[in-house]
Amino acid sequence: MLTIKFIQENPELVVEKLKVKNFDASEIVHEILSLYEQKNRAQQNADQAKAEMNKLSKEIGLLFREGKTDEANQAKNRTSELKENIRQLDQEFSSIDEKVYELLIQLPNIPNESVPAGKTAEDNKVVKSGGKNVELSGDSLPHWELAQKYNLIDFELGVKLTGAGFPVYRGKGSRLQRALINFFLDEARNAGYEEIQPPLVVNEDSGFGTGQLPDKEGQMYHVTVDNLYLIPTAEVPVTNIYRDVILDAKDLPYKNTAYSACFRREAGSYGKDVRGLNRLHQFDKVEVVQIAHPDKSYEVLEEMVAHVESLVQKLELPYRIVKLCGGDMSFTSALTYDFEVWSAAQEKWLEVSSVSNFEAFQANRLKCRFRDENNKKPQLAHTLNGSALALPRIVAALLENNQTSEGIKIPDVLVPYCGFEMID
RNA sequence: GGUGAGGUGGGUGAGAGGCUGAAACCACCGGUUUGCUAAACCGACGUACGGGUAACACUGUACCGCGGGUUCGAAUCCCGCCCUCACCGCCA
Repeated sequence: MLTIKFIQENPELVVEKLKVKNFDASEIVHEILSLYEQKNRAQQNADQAKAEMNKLSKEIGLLFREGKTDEANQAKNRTSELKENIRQLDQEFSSIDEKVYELLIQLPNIPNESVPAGKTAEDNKVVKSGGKNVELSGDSLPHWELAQKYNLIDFELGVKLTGAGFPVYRGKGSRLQRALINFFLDEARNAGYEEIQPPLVVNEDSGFGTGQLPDKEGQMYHVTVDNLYLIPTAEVPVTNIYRDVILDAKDLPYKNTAYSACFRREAGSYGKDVRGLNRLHQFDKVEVVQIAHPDKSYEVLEEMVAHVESLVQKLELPYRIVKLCGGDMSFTSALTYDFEVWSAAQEKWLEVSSVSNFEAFQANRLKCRFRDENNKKPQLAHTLNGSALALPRIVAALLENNQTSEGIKIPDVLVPYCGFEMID
């Protein structure tokens, strides 16, 4: 969430910027500011009353110690009214405080100035394209048919074992998955990311820290007996490493990478692009996360984009980088680049990565701060993350784009990881 | 699943109704000393939200796992919850 200080100092800016996200904030901002003033006044009143009470209590203690029991008891009589007063003032304060909070969490992050206005994915801006075009012959197959033909993925079996959206990879399909995971992790490590193996299940605090809770609760699998959630992305456990910490500025940026299975209920998205690997309830992903100094976070974002780009290049996939428009961005993001690869048989662009700078928005919830020599007070760090990369759609594109009459050709970089050159 | 112990500042750990936002030690930071390093010594050393300031200073309140209660006054007493650790049982 945005900090109240920022809103207080830049109310018009907030309203103006959120228009880019098609969010009308004018009323909420107005209300927040007026409640904030009330809150401060209420706090002053309550604090003053408490100060009086504290003073009086100290005096009573002194009187008792000096043996002046009568005077002490007399003073005691004056406390009940004060006490009641404090109760009321406290209640007033916390009810206003709560209201401010309720409003604050409704405000999305303000977009970076370079974010284009727009409503839907149609308005996103392609900032870069790369990779060579793929020419397929007339009898080319979509990846779900290739997967079946070469016995790589058994979707039906997944349905038997679990349900739709939980495919079973087998044989070379399974090995290809493992190869990709190792390749992505090695690449990340070479780019300076520390590898993490996080828990795949997190508690409520963590879900809240990265913003999945409370609003997007329905997107996660919830283990109700223990009140834990299956992670929808490694971002959740990895970023929460930095929850409630004060870092040293000289240690920034922190760079972590993690492979994890990701679990998403995808409630409400049935029937839309769910064929084959396009949308799953469980999939594999390697994530990269950075905790950066606010002055450096956009450099870091570019670095992360470059890293992801190098991956799709090495996999020899046709790709494009898209800067999301305000309407297509997530609630928490200030700037997001999506990576899409061309899936030649489906003749579709598939999103395989989303790289975002959340600035201080997520850090504010997480209470992820740092301290430098110049400032006594800790300040909020910037958090960033990106997929590097999500596997299923990469697999889909690899299968479709590399199909030949002899079989499916594995890209050179993956051959050492796979241990085979062709799927046939 | 059973039994027991315990949650205090960055860490160890004292405190058992008022003089405790919290001893002591360690770590970190600043300084003195030193050819350099180390040691020694001195000093500073939590967070949040207010007030205050150009900014500091200064100052009020809250915070000893979380939430209630008792009391003029709670880290300390009472109740509920959460979590951690140890041992036993089961198990990868």
